[in-house]
Amino acid sequence: MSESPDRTPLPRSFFDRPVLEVAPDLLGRTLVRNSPDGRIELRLTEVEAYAGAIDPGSHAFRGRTARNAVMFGPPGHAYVYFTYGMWHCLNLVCGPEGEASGVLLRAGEILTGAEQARKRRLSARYDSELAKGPARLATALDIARTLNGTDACAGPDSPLTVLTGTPPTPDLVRNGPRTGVGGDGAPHPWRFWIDGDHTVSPYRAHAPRKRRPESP
DNA sequence: GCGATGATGATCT
DNA sequence: GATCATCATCGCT
Repeated sequence: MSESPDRTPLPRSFFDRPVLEVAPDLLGRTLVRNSPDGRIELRLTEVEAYAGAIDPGSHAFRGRTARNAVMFGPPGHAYVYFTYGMWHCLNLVCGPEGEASGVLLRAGEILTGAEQARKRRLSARYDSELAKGPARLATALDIARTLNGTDACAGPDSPLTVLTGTPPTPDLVRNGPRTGVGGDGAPHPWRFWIDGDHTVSPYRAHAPRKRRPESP
């Protein structure tokens, strides 16, 4: 039996390239999540590149820590982190081992398994909102820190895999500043998305938190 | 449609 | 103790 070309898993060599090549190339690919609940497939529509130690916006900028250790490992593995006390975000490690680059998967269109995704995303009014935003994507796909370090190139039945999918024509790929990234990392136009796709999340500029007023 | 704000905890200084 | 690669809700111009 032969798989159709778009069902072929992306090999590790796909991720072992400069992150600014890999990130736009991930658009239109099929992210497969095999969870105990079942299988969910999603077409990636929005990503952001984080360029390791040279990138002030990257978790790896200040060197290796227990949290970001996976980013310093081999490409093709999942880096999952927990943030704002509530949410998970999913990245794929890119570039050669030690470079600590990665791509944040920010949004996508659920292709199969929408019923399970809806159960985890009760506030979503439309299916286009199921994975519109990095934490929403992680919630819809049942991504948690137990998946941190998972090899996404270990075959189509592993917990996480990326298939070849159907990339958009190059004229539909847009790029701009990264969402929620401030400081010296803000100017880099390293967010990539598919133009006109209704599952792409709205852009939000970095907003420094205001301190709570002092008690009287 | 938009801006402000609270939720909630791990991580790092 | 501040920050955080966010989200949902509320109130309004």
